[in-house]
Order: sequence, then C-alpha cells, then structure tokens
Amino acid sequence: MDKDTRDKLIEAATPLFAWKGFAGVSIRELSKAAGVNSALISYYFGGKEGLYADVLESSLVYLLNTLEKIHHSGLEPERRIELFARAVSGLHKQKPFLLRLLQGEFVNPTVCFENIVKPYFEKIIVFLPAAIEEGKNTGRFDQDVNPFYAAMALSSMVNFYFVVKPLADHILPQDENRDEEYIRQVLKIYLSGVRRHGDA
Amino acid sequence: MDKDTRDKLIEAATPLFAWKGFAGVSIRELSKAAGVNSALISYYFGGKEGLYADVLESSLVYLLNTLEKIHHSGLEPERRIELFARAVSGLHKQKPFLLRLLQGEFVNPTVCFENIVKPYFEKIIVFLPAAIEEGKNTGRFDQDVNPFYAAMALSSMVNFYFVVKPLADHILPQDENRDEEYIRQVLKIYLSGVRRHGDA
DNA sequence: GTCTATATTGCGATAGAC
DNA sequence: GTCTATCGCAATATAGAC
Repeated sequence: MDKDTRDKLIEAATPLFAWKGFAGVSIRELSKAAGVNSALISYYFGGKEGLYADVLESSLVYLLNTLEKIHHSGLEPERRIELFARAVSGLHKQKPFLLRLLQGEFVNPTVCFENIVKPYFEKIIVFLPAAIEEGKNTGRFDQDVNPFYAAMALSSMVNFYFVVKPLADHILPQDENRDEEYIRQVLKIYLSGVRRHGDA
Repeated sequence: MDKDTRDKLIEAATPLFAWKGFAGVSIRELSKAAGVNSALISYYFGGKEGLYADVLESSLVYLLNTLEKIHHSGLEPERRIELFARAVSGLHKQKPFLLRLLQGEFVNPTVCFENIVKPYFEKIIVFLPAAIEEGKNTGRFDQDVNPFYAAMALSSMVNFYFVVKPLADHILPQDENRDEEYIRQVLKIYLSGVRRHGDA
C-alpha cells in the first residue's frame, strides 16, 4: 500500500534520529529498521534530510496540540501551571524520543532548526508566561516575578530532568514513582516560590 | 614542538565537536581548523574517537574543579547555592562549548558517556544535595524538600536556560544583563520555595 | 614529527528492470 | 511502488618518504 511504507519509515526513523542524531544514522540503517528498501527514502521524502524534517515536524505537532489544550482550558493559573508540568512529564514518558529530537536540534542544529523548530516554539512559548502573568494580575503571585524568566525556569525543571534521566537513574532515590515525586517537589518549590508571601 | 600540535588539535576540536557532534565533524575539518595535517590525529590520539575523548575529559576536569572549590568553601548552604548558580552561569558564558559537549553526550551518547561523563558526574552530583541537606538540618529549609530532587531542580533551571538560549534570545526581554537577571529570578524563586515558611 | 599518497570502507542518491 | 545494482564521493586510517 502507499501510506504504509511512508509510515513505517517515519516510525522506524524517529527513535534512530532521536538517539543517534541526524548525522549519526545512515539511510541503510534507517531503511533496514523500517524493513523497506533504502531507495524508498528518496522516493517518498526526497532524501534523508526530507525524512528527518518529517519526523521532526510530526513530533512537534503533537507537542503543540497537547499544550494548546491546557492553555485554552479556562482553568486558573496555578492549576494550569500544574497541568502543564504534569502534561510535559507524561508526554516524555509516552514519547521519549520527542525531547531527544528537540535537544538534538538545540545542541547540534541542522537546517531544520530555523525552518521547523523555531516556528513551532514561537507558538508554544506564550502559554506559560500567560498563566504567570494572570497569576500576578490576580495578586496571588509576587509582583517581582518576571513571567518570561519564570516560565523558562519551570520549563527547565520539567524538561531537563528527562534529559539527564539516563544518568540520574543511578543517583536519585530508587522510588517507583520517581517521576511523579519529582514533579510534585518541583511544583511545591515553584508555586511556593512565585507566590506572594506575607512578609517578604 | 611536541605539545604544540596536540594542544592546537584539542583547542580547534572543542568548538567543532560541541556544535556539530561527534558524528557531524570529519578529521579533515578538524585538522584544517587546527592548521595541521589530518594524519596527526591518528598519530597523537589514535584516531578521531581518541581526540574526542580527550576534548571531553579536559572540559570535565575544569567543571569539577570549579564546583569543588565552592563545595569546600565552608560558607553556609544558602550562600553556596547562590554561588553554585552564579558559577555555572559564569562557566557557560566563559566556556560556551562545555555544556554543548555534555548535552551532546546526554542526547546522542557515544561510548564516552559510560567511560568519561558518568564517572565525573558521580563526583559532581554530591555537592548541591549536601548544601540542601545542611539547610534542612539547620532548620531553615522545609523538611518536605528532598535534597536530590531539589538539587536536580536547581541544576535544571541554571543549565537548561543556556541550552535553549539560541532560541530564547528572540523571545525573552532584551535586557543587557539578561543572564544575571535570570539567575537572580531563579534564586529568588528557588530559595523562597525551599525555605521553611511560617504557616505552610 | 610531519608530510603525501593511498587503501579501504561506507555514505547518499539514482537509473532502470520488474 | 519496490527492487537490484552501481555511480560518485567523502569518510577514517595508514604506509612510507622526508
């Protein structure tokens, strides 16, 4: 069938690009993993670069949709911040390759960084600052908090943890629900940190 | 001279490996950047992989020494946490390739991840939890705070910011002292977040 | 210690049969 | 739409002259 081979290639290529980077995988390896002929990469995607771009974009669409739902939920800021953190955590567990693909573009950018990653992030990056701004306006968050910096701080805590997880697994407490416990601690520290306190 | 060529290769290879990853650079590119013959990479390092391992290790030594000094400073926990954050921030500005090299190993691990990165991080990773534990023991930090998770959270905020900086530059406030202001916000949120509060 | 020249391997892409 | 075969090129590594 037509769609079958395309999808098989994208599915097989996603974890390979994520773990080895664009330059680290060959079209022979990609096609073998997908169980198709290597010539079909050029046939369907115009080459290795086209396949990579498709993998990247299909992953980003998923991320954007997930966060957009929370942004438009109409819930109050603290609850949205909590949902954001838990959604990202759940996302990384469900699709562990997504973060690696993005990280790969940040660390060793290909041409796709400008063409694909940047446009998507310009949309995504407004959600969290909006929630923080709203919390400031209702007077529950400290006025000294800068929404953009504070958004960056929370994103960092939630995402970086999953980046360094392969290493952290040997060091952090061997809790069965380690990810959930980490997010819980992060949210506790963060929300207490941005909240307006009586004296300070 | 003997040491000269070795050093020229390491110096030229560091930013190239950092920006393009191990698989993304060729020995021709490396030797050309160093202004030496490509055969000398095999002569001095036994091959491209040996050069990469040397680059990685020399960068990690620097990181370990910097953080070790703060750990043994004898200052009180809150001050050590502050110094740690500012030191890492300063480090990334002074040696912008270091973080990229490490990130590259986390995202697309080579054989050096197990052999080099992991051993160094097992030493580095104890400093911050020790400071947090001390803060709990003196009663100034909340008892619910887990030193390892909380250490991870602070490391994340400080490091991830510099990873995504190329993208954030287009979105964050165009402050001239943006890095310092970010670290200031992070420390304010974080220290307020882990501190023991009257009511909660 | 440093060079040139080259051996060898693997790459991405494509022509052409089916 | 899928295959085999192969082209042209660039990769790493090394042998041997200087």
